[in-house]
Amino acid sequence: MKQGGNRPYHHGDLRRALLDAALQLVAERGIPDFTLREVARQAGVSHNAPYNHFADKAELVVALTVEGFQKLEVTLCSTYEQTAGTPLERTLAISGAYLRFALEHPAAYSLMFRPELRQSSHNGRECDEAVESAAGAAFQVLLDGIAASQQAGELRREPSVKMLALALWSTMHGLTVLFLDHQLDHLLVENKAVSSLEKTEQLMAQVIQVVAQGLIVP
Amino acid sequence: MKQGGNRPYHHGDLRRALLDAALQLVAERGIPDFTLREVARQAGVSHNAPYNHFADKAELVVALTVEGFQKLEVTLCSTYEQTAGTPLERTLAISGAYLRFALEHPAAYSLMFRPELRQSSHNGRECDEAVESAAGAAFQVLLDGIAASQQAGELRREPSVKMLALALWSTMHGLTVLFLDHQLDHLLVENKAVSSLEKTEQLMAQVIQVVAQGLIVP
DNA sequence: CTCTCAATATGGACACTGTCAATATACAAC
DNA sequence: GTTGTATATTGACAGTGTCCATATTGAGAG
Repeated sequence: MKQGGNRPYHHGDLRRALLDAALQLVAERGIPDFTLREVARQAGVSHNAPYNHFADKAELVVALTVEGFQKLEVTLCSTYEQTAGTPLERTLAISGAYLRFALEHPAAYSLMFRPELRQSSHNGRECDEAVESAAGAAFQVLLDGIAASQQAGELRREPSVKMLALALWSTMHGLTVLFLDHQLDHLLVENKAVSSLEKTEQLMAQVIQVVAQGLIVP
Repeated sequence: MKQGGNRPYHHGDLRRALLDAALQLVAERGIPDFTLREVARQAGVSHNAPYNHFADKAELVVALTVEGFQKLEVTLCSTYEQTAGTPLERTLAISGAYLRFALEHPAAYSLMFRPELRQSSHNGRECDEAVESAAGAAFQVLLDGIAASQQAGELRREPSVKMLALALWSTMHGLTVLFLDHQLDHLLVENKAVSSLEKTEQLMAQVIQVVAQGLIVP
């Protein structure tokens, strides 16, 4: 045992290093340059070393996806718990946290919703189930928030909890994807006095507000 | 001139054939198997023939993306024009048409929102502009519908037209992506008596309704 | 401490990809 | 018909994901 800790073998937690390197690679050079060999290079190992920790490139993506949803769930949970106010206010805070998470971890978020990168002949159904489970757990936080808001009489009861949550999640996800794909850049360039991030947060808040209050005139 | 028509050269409109083959390939075998060489194979030409019509694999994707947005615009426009009712009803009809378009052309829709597939060292800014222009034209249909609905007093005036349109578009896009990524399958399996497509349309309509009326209790 | 074994890492190989260069073909206009 | 140009083919190269055989390492048994 060298280098103070729990490094199990030659490299020391190579699996962790590969995951980090992959995420950083996507963040810095984009998905097309996200190559298993390049990941190995970044981690300072041979091009075949990753195969001792992942059966597949797809399996690495699965691991990153699961981790991403888990971190998202933690973020949403702690936001909900640490926010004061009515259930509705806390639920809307969750929405903000969701969007902020995506903007702060664009690489992870992109991978999380790129299912074609995790489909392969190697990994069976268990991988899909792991992803689905992690994603479901994150979604559950939103469901709980909405259910509580309904209970408190702040949200409509008519469409089911699931439906309300789906509408809100769709909006957040859609806004996020559109933003990450730079499809909304033209909405943000005007008024350069305000910082881009600040402007983005403003935009997000407004969109959430619209969905909360509805499009139709009251 | 052989084979009755306007086939200009050896193969006859190979460009068109490549675009069609690419779309069909994505539809049948998914994005990972969407390979320039395979596209050429499907079209019955050598692996380098495509380079006479596209500088790049990315440029082929750009062409497909532009075509996709143009078809989307046509669909939205004709839906708006052929729908009877108030401006709001026609605008909501647009939303339905948008989602139906995505479900009917999932391959095209997927490619349209995969910017990493069209970024390359070859294609300059002109490609981005072509995509942005085509996407903008489609978005404009939604903007117009919302503006008309505002004018008719059916929609709120407070957030700008752009903001309302963004909220609606985000919701539609998010719902679409979540659906295409099979992230919503668990919501559709229950009650197998109803067909999946029917169930999906129902779901879409409900989500649109939620966004229109708002989450908050009136 | 030595030995052994399984976990881990390496190097070489293969089929495949995107792309380039050189070459061959076929149409259109003169 | 000849020529020029747009189109298609062939061959090559670097890079990729993945398999195989091999080498190295660390931990526990004796």
